[in-house]
Amino acid sequence: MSNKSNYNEDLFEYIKVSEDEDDSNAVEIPCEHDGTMLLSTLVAQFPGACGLKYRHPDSKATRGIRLSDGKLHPPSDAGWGKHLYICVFPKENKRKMEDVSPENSAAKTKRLEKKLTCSDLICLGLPWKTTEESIKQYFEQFGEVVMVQLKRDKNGSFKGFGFIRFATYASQMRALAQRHNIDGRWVDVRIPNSKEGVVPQMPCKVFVGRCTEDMTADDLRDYFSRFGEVTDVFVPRPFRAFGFVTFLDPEVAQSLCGEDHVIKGASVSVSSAAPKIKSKSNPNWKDDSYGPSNWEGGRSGSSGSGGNGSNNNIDTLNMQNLGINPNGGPPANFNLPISLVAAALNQAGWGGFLGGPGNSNNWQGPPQGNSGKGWNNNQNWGQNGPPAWSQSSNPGWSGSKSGNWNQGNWPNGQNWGGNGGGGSAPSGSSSGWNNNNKPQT
DNA sequence: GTTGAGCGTT
Repeated sequence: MSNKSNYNEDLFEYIKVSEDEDDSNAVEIPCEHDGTMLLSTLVAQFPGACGLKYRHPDSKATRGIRLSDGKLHPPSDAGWGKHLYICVFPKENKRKMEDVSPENSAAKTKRLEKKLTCSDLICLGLPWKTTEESIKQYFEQFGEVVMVQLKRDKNGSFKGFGFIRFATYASQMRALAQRHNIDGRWVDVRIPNSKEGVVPQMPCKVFVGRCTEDMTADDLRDYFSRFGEVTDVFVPRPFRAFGFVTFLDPEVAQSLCGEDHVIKGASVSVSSAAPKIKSKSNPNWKDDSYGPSNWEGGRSGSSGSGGNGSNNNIDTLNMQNLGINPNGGPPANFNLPISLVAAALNQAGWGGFLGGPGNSNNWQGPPQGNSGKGWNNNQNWGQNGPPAWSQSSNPGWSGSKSGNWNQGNWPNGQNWGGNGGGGSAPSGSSSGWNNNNKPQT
C-alpha cells in the first residue's frame, strides 16, 4: 500500500502487536509486501485473535483496523506507523485481564495451554498385541506422548484399552481429529467420560453460503486457511451453493460468522453452522434437523441453498464429524475446553475423519500455510494423508491385517468419495465404525 | 489358550 520508498528494502515490515496496551508484551509481526497483515499471521502469534485495534494519539480512542479478505489494512496511506497495535479477540473469548496479566505472556500462554488442553485420552479397541511401546510409537506421529497406560486384568492380560496423554493440546487435537487404524483395527480415541466437563459447545465449522459452482473444496480451504488452520472442507456435489469449512480453532470459526467474503470473485456469506447435537441415545440424527435449511446460516445462504431433503445425508454426516469439532486449536490460549465437544464427536463413534485419507476430498494434506502451526515438523503425513500401511516400515503399523488407508477399506465397506457421495464419510449406521473391526484375531 | 463393549491405582 502506498508509496513507502524504503518499503522494499526490508523483507517485511514489522508492526508491534500486544494483547493489551502494555507494549512490554508486544510481538513484532510481519506484514505482507502490499502493506497488509494477514490475519493468519496475527493468529499464528495470538491464537484466537480476530482483529487489531490501536489507540489513536489524538482522539485517545481505540480505532479498529480494517479487515477484509483476511487482510488487515494499515490505518492510513502512511502505513502502520509506530503505533502499538492491540489484538482483538472475540467477545466470547473470555480473555480477561486475569488471563493476560502482567507476567510473561508466552509463559502464561503455555500454562493456560497446559491447563486447558491436555487430558488423558482413552483408546478403545486396541489390538491385543498392543504394547506400551507400540502404542506410544503410533501416537507419536501426532506429537510427544507423555503417558501410556494399557489396562490389564489381575492376570496381567491386556483388556484392549488404555490411556495416553500428549504433551500438548495441539497433539491431542490432532489425534482426536481423526480415526485411527492400528493393525487393521479401528481404534477409538476419546476424551474419557470421567473427564467430561460441562462445556459450552463451540462449533468449529462454518456454513459458507452463496458458493458458486466453480468453488472447489480446495478453493475454500485455500481461502479460509488465512484465518486459521482449516481441518476440513466440505462442498456438496452435486452443486448446492454452499459449503462447510471447519477450523481447528473454534474461535476462528466464530470470528468469521456473519461476514461476507469474496472468493473467486463471488461474495460468499459465512455464518454459523450451528449444528444441533443429538444425544447419543438418538443416533439417528441424519433423519432430522440437518441440511442447510436447518442451519442458521441456511437462510442467509438463501438462493440455491435450500435443502432438498432427499440428499442430506452427506451434510449430515459431515456435520456429525466436524460441525462440532474436537474443539481445539493451536496451542490454545483461549478459554475453551475440549472435552465435551471432542467427546461428543468421538462418542458418536466418529472420531472425526479429518485425516480421511485415500480418495476423500476432505483430506488435503496437513494444514497448509506458512508456519506449520500446530503440526509437528517431524512426522508429517505429507500430502497424502496418513502413512501407508506397511508391515515393516511404519511405526505403529506393524502387524498384518487388512483395512489400511490405502485400500480404502472403511468399516462399512464403503469408501469415501469416488461414488458421488461427495467424499462423504460412509453413511449408514452412525455406530457403524466400531462394529466392524473384524480383521483382528 | 478364548475375547471386542467399555472408561483409569495395579
